[in-house]
Amino acid sequence: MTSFHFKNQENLSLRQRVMSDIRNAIIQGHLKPGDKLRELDISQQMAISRGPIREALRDLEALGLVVSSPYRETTVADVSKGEVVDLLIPIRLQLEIHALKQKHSNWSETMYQSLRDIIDIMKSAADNGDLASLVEADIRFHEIVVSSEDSAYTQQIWSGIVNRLRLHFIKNTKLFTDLARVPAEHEELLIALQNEPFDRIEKLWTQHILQDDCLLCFHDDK
Amino acid sequence: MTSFHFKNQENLSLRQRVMSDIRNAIIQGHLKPGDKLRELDISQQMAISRGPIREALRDLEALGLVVSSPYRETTVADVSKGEVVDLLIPIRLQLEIHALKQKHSNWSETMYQSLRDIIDIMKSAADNGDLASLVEADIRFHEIVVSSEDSAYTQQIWSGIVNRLRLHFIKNTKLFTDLARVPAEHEELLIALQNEPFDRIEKLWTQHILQDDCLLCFHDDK
DNA sequence: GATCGATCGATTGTTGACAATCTTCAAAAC
DNA sequence: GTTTTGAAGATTGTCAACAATCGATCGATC
Repeated sequence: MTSFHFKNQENLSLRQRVMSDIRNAIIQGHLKPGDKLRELDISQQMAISRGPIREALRDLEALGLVVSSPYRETTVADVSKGEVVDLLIPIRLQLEIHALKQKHSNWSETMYQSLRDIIDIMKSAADNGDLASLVEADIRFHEIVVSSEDSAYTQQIWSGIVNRLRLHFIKNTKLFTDLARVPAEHEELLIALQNEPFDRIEKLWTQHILQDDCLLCFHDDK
Repeated sequence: MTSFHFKNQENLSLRQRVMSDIRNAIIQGHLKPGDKLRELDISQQMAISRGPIREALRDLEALGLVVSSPYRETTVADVSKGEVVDLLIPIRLQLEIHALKQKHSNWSETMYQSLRDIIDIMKSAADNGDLASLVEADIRFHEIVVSSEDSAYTQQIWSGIVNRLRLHFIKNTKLFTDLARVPAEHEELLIALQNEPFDRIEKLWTQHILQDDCLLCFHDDK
């Protein structure tokens, strides 16, 4: 049985904190596909009422991390390899390319700076062999590219897909042998963003995602 | 047999009924983008407590039909034309093509029959000039193709996208001049499904969706 | 011995009261 | 005249009790 604990998130609602905690427990592999999530258990462990737990579970269901049927317990979701390769990765790519196209003409300096900061985080994570932080930074990098004021729905779909991808990648964490390649490759992407024409960026980006994502899902074959 | 409108919602949970009611109100245009949805108002209007209302609103938010921020009221979402053309339609196409590819080898006779039934409904709707039923049947046709046991998440994304497309199409309902074309075209698709090789199906399907969806979103230009 | 049905415990669904937070608007300070 | 402050009202967030439903268990019947 996994125990949940709050981090420094005093300003967030309980629902958001619960959702974040359970999501992390799933993504870090403490909860595995098929594990049962009972509202009463969780509420007692966290010493709060069932209301926010229910809502958090519904949020996780919308993200595709959890499945539930009426009057029956909800369980941690599972992801098939076919879905990852044929659906999640292509859609993710399409979402990011679309975001890049929309932003191409008017990138702000502050956004470049955010990306640079993340690359720095990647570098130190790679030096320390901290795979978790590296993955986190990788996702954050792409999240910034996708983020947009005018259509929150885009980012909503993107988040769900990336979470689902992570759910699949938990199964094989022994990979990523060359950690230093991650910051190096993202640095290339950033430079291209600043200097190259769009079609070149599109090509690089496509290569990057197909390589990055498929790296993991193709290795568990043998 | 398969009553396609399930009016009798007595067996569903309140949350599902509320969600369905609000969704219909949005999709039918009774609620317009920007309209406020207050929990207390709705709960009094429906004579139930706020709990199921809250959960229904969260479900609608996950579907992209509603937006909300903490401690502030939730409102009906809006969709930009750029998002429809560059994002929703391509992703929808990708989802359906993927589903077609997966099912291509083992379609069941009951599924063909379901599609035939829907085409019949389309025909009578077209004869009666019943645009609402026609659209409903159109969506149901494609929903059956996307439906799948093993990955509910696929259909979840698809539903959100299609709902969001409808949200945009509400603005211009004066189109669809030739209603009879809708059942005819779906009949062609069904025949292809039964007889043609996959790449031919893929081509026809792509044509169909781009035409069908863009029909509406390109006309409100001027 | 197998099958059907009632009962019980466990779990989710619903409710109304209470708490926390945001917005508004008017009065005070500068 | 403009800005700040701080109540008041409205709205969402949280809680604990109660209701509805499901699955398993145990007998009764054949």
